[in-house]
Amino acid sequence: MTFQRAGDWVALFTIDRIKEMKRTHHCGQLNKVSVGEKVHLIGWVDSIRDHGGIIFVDLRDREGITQIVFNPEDDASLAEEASVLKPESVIGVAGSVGARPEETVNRKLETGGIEVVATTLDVHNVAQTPPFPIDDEKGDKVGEDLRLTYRYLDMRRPKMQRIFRIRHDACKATRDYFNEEGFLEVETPFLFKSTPEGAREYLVPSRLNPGEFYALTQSPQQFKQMLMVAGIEKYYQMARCFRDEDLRADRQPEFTQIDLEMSFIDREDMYALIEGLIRRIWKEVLDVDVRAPFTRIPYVDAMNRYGSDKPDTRFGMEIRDLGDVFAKSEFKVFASTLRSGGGIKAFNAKGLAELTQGELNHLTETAQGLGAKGLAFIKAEKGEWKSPIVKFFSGGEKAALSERLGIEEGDIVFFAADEWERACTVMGRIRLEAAELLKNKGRLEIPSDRYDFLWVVDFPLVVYEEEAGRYVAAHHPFTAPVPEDTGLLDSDPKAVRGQHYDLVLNGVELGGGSIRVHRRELQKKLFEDVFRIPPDVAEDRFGYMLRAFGYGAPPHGGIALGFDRMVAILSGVTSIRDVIAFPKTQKGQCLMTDSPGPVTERQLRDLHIRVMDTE
RNA sequence: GGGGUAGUAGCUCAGUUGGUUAGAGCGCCUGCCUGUCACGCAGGAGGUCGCGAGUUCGAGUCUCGUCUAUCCCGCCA
Repeated sequence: MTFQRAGDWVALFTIDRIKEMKRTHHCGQLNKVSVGEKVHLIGWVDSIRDHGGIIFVDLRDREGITQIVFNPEDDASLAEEASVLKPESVIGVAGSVGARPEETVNRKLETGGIEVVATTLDVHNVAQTPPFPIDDEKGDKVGEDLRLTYRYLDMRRPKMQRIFRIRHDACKATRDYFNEEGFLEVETPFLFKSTPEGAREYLVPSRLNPGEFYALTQSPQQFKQMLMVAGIEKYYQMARCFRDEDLRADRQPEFTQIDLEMSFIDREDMYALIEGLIRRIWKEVLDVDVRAPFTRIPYVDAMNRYGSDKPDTRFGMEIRDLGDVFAKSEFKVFASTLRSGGGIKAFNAKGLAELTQGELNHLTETAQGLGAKGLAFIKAEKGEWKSPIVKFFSGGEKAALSERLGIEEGDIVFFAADEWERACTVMGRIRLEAAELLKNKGRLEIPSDRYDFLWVVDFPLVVYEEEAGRYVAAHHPFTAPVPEDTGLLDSDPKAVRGQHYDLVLNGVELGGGSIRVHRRELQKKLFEDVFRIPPDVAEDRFGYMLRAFGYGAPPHGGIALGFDRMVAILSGVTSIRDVIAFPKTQKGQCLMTDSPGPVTERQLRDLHIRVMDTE
């Protein structure tokens, strides 16, 4: 008896049974040509329409939806079985493809001209009622925490399926491109050692080395440079990177970069290579022809004109410098700013004069949040300028303003008077917020298929860090200086430009890279003389690199592109969580698996770790 | 670490100056229904108003704290 029951159980998995599971077509495939064919479909029950007699089931799989018909006149017991199906259950259906009567053709459906008249029904797995609708429109409104808890249900929605198709296509285009260009994909370790000058890292305790830790790589930077010394010449990798920093809509603790490094190249080679890659990806994923070469904007210009090192050039409203206009101004705020070496910046938010007091207050708070004292403005309304500051301006200043900013009825001009970088940054941020307001008011339209790629170049090699009282690398310490600036390294380090480049798309930093230092003496000088890293610390952290550079290091350079951000833009979504299968919340938790979680005392003991009481 | 927003039925939301039994749509359950495709019709179940204090005769509503999610600043060489 027991034996027999076990046999029944096994029967569920017999070869015959598995044969029945095989589909002959997918649910987006059948059309009028297939009429009369015997087919087998398998998928998820999308919806059931039970008319008391005839029953329609929409069957969904990755590729589409096909209507299945159960007619009690053909098979009463089969229709009875179908009538108790639950949405989201997995079923297999055999039947024949029938043309729908003309008046019942569904033009909203690819497969709307046909239906499958069922002859058998296999219920592979019955679904409980889902906690939220598996539906594009309704599903979009569901709280993200719930979607993430049941990510496997969320991902069944066609919108999500489309995104992961895009992600795959972009990845494939990338690999195809680099393979054709002669690159080798090489995997590099995730377990590295800590390099404290960068982002905060995830630490991994070493069981075999008590008290010591690995760090998960923030990027394969140092390994890929070693691959160049190793003679790989052209390396790429879809590289997972880990950073233990606070999260944002465009930042996850683990993320993917298109990472590459090449030997014997200069900046021009890199621009051409990446422009080719972008063109390839956009063509294959979206069938869009991206224009190349991309615009190049020096860092200083980007700051002056857009107030950002990742300018969004899809709309105008460029920032102007007004230092010369107000050089002899009676207006004390402007005059004193200029005297102390700061700048006066302004831009014209065209057509935004009608903004509400609340919106204006919000902009002011934003400016103050960035360290501005306030946000001066001039509204051009009803033929006059309304502004708390315009009374301080001379006739000549007003004329110059009007001319330089093109002030017309309905405009509002915002001002920043501050130390150069802050004045730029404040204007840059207000510019973006103003554009957002104009968009919401329907006064600014940016086509969704507009892609403004550009290179930001000529970054400073170093920036002065107040707290540490020393220069630190603007990008990373392996970036090569622009050759003609190298002489300034000792006398005026902040004037030295780095051979660094950032790729920017629609105001989003897609990635960045540089030509690297490949000479041991220069790298050593940067570590010790410019960044003032004590020699023993430099030896500890980078000794192996300096050693490697003593054995025939080729000139080389590379770049890394944020793949998640790229896919988000390709998909038209704003959060990279939407393009990562199993993303983490802002607190770094995975709601589906409930990680991170506690571990046993035994595990901790093995790792030589004791957890502190936190109060 | 800081600032903003949100949390009411399974889901999305409404809920007036603090006032009697907290509502709607969808979903779910039951019944009816043979050409629908977001099928339709009728009926029904379903709530610790995130959690904890406080003010009050009385709190979904006011106050404080806290938790969670999210957006932003700091941070992200």
